[in-house]
Amino acid sequence: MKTIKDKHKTYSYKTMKSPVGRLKLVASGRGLAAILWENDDPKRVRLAPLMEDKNHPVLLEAERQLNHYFAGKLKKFSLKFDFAGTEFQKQVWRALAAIPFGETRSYGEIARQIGRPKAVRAVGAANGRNPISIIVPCHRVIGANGKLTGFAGGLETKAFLLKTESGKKHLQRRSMDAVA
Amino acid sequence: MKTIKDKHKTYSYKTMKSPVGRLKLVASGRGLAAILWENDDPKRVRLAPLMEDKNHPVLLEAERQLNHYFAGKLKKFSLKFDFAGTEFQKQVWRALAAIPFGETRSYGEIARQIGRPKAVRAVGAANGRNPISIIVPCHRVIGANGKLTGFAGGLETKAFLLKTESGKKHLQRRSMDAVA
DNA sequence: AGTTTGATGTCCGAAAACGGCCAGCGTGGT
DNA sequence: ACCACGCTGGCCGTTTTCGGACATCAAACT
Repeated sequence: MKTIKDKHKTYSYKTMKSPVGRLKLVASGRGLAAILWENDDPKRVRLAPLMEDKNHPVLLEAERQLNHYFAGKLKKFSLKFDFAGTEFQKQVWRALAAIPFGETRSYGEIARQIGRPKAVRAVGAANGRNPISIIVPCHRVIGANGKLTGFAGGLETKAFLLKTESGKKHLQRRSMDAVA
Repeated sequence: MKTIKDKHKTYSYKTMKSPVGRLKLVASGRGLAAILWENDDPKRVRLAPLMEDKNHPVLLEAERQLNHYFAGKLKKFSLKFDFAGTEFQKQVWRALAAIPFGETRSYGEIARQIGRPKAVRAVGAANGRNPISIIVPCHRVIGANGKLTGFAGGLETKAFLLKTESGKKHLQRRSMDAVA
């Protein structure tokens, strides 16, 4: 079932600042390939060797949309993706991309949606390997009981994003509510 | 120690007839990458996806030299190789390429030559993974006791090639001498 | 003259471990 | 009765680990 085709491509990247720390955007000729957190686990996402390219059109466009998103002016991203993963993972990631701004889903719901109602933990794992943070909104997936349960960028960040999308203002030291 | 760098290339191939069956020649922009036997084990050699290209210059040149070789008019190939393998394997393969027409070496001799006198079986394994049959003459490597011991293209073929290079004529049904 | 043994790099398949889960119970407090 | 918890067991794709099997051969045994 493991079928990661080697695409024989080269990847470009650039970095940007954001309210959730410095982000590293990665793209190939086919589209956006990854958005990594500042201290992202290097083996969380499978990446070919990278070359910096601050003017890559896909990266510039992604940066633009992210800035709009963080400014609260954009609720739906519009970008081509270039997913590198197994068939299963891609199914999950596509399902993630379809969760609207401000809504959440449980891992079980995603599992049912892709037709594998019992592959719940596998969905969790695929979630953790989502290469395109924020834009492919893995932060909108939470436990069936409402707990946040995990996030590559840190649970604080997950809570921050969800609260932002909920429209609520951020209270200074209370963004960990649902975590503790 | 496993360090096969992904070169991110595309490969072209073409086929040709020969006295030892139909051969499949494979090349990248950097040089000849493989010569496969008619019924070669697909997992013997590591290959990226291929595209047919009957006019690839490297392939045409390789075909020309092979024809000369089989016609007995060429004893030393002159081609650029594009080896895909581990460092160890490449060392072995380069050592193979240096064995002159008509001579043989034992697995142990090769092992010593690359500075790992005890890696004898490893040399055998690397031999079996030699991607460029015939031109990188793995058929010139035989057991220390003179037995042929193994060949991806079949022991018959190994015997045939060696006998051809020895200058002896082929007797009709006696090409398996040293094998039995 | 056979047989055994140990060293070596790589690959392959099998098996186990590992999670960003979750429903089903049982428990204990009100 | 009811609810809030927490434990348990099963679920599933991916990753990791591990044990052999090899295109061997010299040396030390029986």
